[in-house]
Amino acid sequence: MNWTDERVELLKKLWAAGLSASQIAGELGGITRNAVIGKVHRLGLSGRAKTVSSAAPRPRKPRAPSHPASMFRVQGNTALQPSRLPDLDIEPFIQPEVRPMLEPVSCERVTIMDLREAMCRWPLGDPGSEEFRFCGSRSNSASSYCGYHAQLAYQPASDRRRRTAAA
DNA sequence: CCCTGATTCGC
DNA sequence: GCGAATCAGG
Repeated sequence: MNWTDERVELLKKLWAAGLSASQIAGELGGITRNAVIGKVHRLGLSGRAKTVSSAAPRPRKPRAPSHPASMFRVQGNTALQPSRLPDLDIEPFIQPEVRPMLEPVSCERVTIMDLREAMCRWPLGDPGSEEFRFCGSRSNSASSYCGYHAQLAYQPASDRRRRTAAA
């Protein structure tokens, strides 16, 4: 592929329009983005207004709730307010399919009606099922989690996944 | 690792 | 002049 006047004009146009070098290369065809960038430099066109990608940032993927209890927040019911946690690595967190595996043997299960402010508010079981309850253990700290779930909540996500996968 | 543009340098 | 290889930055 050689740089005909026609192709150079199209290059100028697309570059000015803010297309990336790879996009222009795809548009022109039979050429790499390196060739485009090289040509742009030789033409003295480098440096330009904001690129398309920077002007229109990619749409962000919706994030999973950072906290299991946050999925069950109910306005007006303070017992269901998620506990405050330091902003640690508590990100993607517990997938629904592994959540039932987290249940400790000693956990007291309570319904929403019996959930109290001072209780651990860790969700147990599949939220859609009849068996769905909260851990009702008395929390041992301001985190409002029982020791077991506080431990899980404070684990780095990577460790947590390993543990839950093993369990 | 994906992408971006910038630069170098053998052809 | 050309563009692959490479680099640095996001």
